[in-house]
Amino acid sequence: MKEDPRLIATRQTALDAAQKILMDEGVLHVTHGAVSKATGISRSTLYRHWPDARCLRDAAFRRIATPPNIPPKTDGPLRSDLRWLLGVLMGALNDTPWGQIAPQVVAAASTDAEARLVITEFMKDRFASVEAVFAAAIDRGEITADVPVDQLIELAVAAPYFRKLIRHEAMDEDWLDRHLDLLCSIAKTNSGQ
Amino acid sequence: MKEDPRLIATRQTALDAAQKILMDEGVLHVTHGAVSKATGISRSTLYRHWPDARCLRDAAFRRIATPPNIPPKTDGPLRSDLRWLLGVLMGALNDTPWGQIAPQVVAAASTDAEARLVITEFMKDRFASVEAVFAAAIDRGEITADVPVDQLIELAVAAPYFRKLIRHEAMDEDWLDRHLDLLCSIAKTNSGQ
DNA sequence: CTACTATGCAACAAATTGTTCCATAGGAGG
DNA sequence: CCTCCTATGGAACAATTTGTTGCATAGTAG
Repeated sequence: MKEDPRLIATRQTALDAAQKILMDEGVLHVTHGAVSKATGISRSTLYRHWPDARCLRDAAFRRIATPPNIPPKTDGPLRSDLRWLLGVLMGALNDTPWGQIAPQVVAAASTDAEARLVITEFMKDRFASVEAVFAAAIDRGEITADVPVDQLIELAVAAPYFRKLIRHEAMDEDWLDRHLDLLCSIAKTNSGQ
Repeated sequence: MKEDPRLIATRQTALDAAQKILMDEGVLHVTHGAVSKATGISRSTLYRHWPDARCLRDAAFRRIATPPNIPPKTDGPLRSDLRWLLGVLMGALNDTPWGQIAPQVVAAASTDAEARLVITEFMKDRFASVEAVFAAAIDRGEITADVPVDQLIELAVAAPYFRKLIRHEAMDEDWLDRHLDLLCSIAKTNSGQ
């Protein structure tokens, strides 16, 4: 028993439009009326799918707020592994809908417990990935165990978010290289000194 | 010719309430109606002061979005100067209305050019302060001129914002100490080698 | 061809947003 | 204390937005 293709079609076109509005004009402007005007879908149909404004906004958020899933790579060397993780993150922040929506998710998280949960869960996963990379480097003997891994992770990840969310400056390969240089120099310096 | 005290009084109580709503429930809920209900000030009076919702929200934002002005301290040593700057920033993020509102400012900046201007101007000032601290350290010969100052500044400032905006974890003196340890170790390591 | 169901449309109710007018109360200056 | 000026409160109002309902139509599954 498959789903009626009309349901699928309207959901898709409606959320496409909602997503665009959310990115271009902010959550304030995501309403049944706006989506209806943008898509031609009648308001009543939209209300059938999402009973109120809150539902519609949540759906639009969920559509694109799903963070990029970064497959791990821990075969070394450290710099290469880190570059892989941070490169994907950088690319996502720079060029995907997820990156565009990130500021609004941050704001939502400050007043909405559910949104905050989503974001912290995600960060936990992200940190775990970076931690695995460092653990592998320690296993290989590339760095020693007394490196302040937690802080390094924080710095590694904080920088890209900071540039995107607060400085609004794009990141490129060159920036990533310098960032990695610094991170690795810290890791080596504090390693088994 | 002084201003009518009634004007001042209503502006103050109204914006106090607007600020509270903005922090607790988000920009979406800052409306003339909500402020009226919260303060007892009649809607018509509020409309006289702020002709539409946009004005009211902007006013509420400006009220608290004015970032902390951090008096510079460049008399060394480097770690002490940095601690002063970052300590004030950390305190502001932790405990002031400005810190509570920061996420919403970030979101506003992503769709509103004016808000973005405010935030980038502020960051420019902030960076200049930290830069002055490093310049003074170089002058004193504490570190040498080939330290990657720009990156250090970015890391120094990015971490507190990241913790506040994205991780939603409080910072304490202990955290700040570890953060400074790492920053100074980088500065020294890359200095004059 | 026959049920079934999602859509569009129009009419509607309700809440919100913004405007206007007037009486009143509070402040400034003599 | 008296007078002028102005800000406020309140009510009535229009306009817009938000949410609801009923029905005809068109697309879907069997």
